[in-house]
Amino acid sequence: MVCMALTREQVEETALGILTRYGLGDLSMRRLARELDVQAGALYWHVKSKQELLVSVAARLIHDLGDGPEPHDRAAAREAIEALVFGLRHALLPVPDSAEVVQVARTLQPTALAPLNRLRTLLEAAGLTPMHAEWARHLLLNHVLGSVSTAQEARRLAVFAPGTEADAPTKVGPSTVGGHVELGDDAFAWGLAVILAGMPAPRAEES
Amino acid sequence: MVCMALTREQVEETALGILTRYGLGDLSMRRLARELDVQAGALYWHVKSKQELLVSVAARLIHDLGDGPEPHDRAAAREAIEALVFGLRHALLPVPDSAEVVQVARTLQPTALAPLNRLRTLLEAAGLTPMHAEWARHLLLNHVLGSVSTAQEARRLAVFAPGTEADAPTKVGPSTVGGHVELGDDAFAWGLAVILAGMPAPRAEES
DNA sequence: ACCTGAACACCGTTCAAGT
DNA sequence: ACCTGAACACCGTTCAAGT
Repeated sequence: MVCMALTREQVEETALGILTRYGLGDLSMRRLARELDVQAGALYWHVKSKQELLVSVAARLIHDLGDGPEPHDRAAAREAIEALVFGLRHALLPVPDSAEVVQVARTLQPTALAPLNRLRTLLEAAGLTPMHAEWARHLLLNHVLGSVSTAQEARRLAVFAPGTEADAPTKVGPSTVGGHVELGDDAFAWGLAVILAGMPAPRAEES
Repeated sequence: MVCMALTREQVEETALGILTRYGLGDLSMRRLARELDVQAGALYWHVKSKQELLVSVAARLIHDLGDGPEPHDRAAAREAIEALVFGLRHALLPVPDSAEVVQVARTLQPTALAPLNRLRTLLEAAGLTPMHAEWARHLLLNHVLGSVSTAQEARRLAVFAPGTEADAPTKVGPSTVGGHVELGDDAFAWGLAVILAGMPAPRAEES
């Protein structure tokens, strides 16, 4: 097993590992090569560029979302939408900088992230026009990704400047980290509810 | 005037100039120094780090927003909110990567961007609790910044891969650039309306 | 087919030394 | 006070040459 050739899967998995443990700042091609006991140039046999690799990493991050059955009525569609959005958040939260990675992948290759496309299908199933479904999809994704990256930034600051919280353990209200108010699950769920409540709910059921 | 000492204002302004003309990818300290006819190290007398400089650039981008009179009733507050949000989008749209720069600045030093803080004040004036105002602020900012960065990415792809649109000049519906559907002012205004419509509108007027 | 070694053209940041 | 020159420790990417 010592001399087995490197595979693209190994490259992607190790990249995801570095991202998970150390964040995007430490995910360089050279660092990745070192982790794989290989010269940096060798990676370019398996991967076209770092950007292309990041798209694959993003796809791995959310790969197991979105493969549910098609909903039959609008209520089921709404539930599937909520489940997918919460699932996205849940998948991204533990991986540092994952929101940025998904952002990059989404702009670089919008077709590569299947679960994000399924979101549009679900929104249409919920009764939105194709155009509104696409707009709503962006609205929801910006909410998820923004919320995740805010939460992760708060965590990063908490690591680099600890003790800010421990100084006032009696405080019960929304806690702050380095000037940020904590934006947790409550804030996310509230925002999602606002978006869903404000969305047009057409009368005609044509299915 | 040939030997006038460099000022921090010049550094910030030139940085903003490079960002506006060439984007964040070309805004390096070395490139900035070259533009100012100076060695790269010289910049660090005027600026603590590149990150600190980016915060100042972000502040310049949206500096002239948000200095309006305090609204007296909730209707006026809603209007001021809409004006501020549209103003933000309008200020950021023409400057490449400006949404990313504001994102970085917001997470690095959330107090430095005055207009973004005024948004919370306005939301409270519109009748939201302090907590809901803060959550709504993030919701709105994620919408603005997400919308701007999507629009700018579409523009970037249009520059690097032109002709995609010219091939089908007869198409009238939402145009696409490199797999993206164009998300313009309509999509932005729709999303804003959805958020505002879904926001809790408390009954009690205590002002 | 798969990888090495070395190069190319860059980065952000620091710091003694100059003026 | 303000800047140079040079270094330090990095980047992503390419490519002849090896096996």
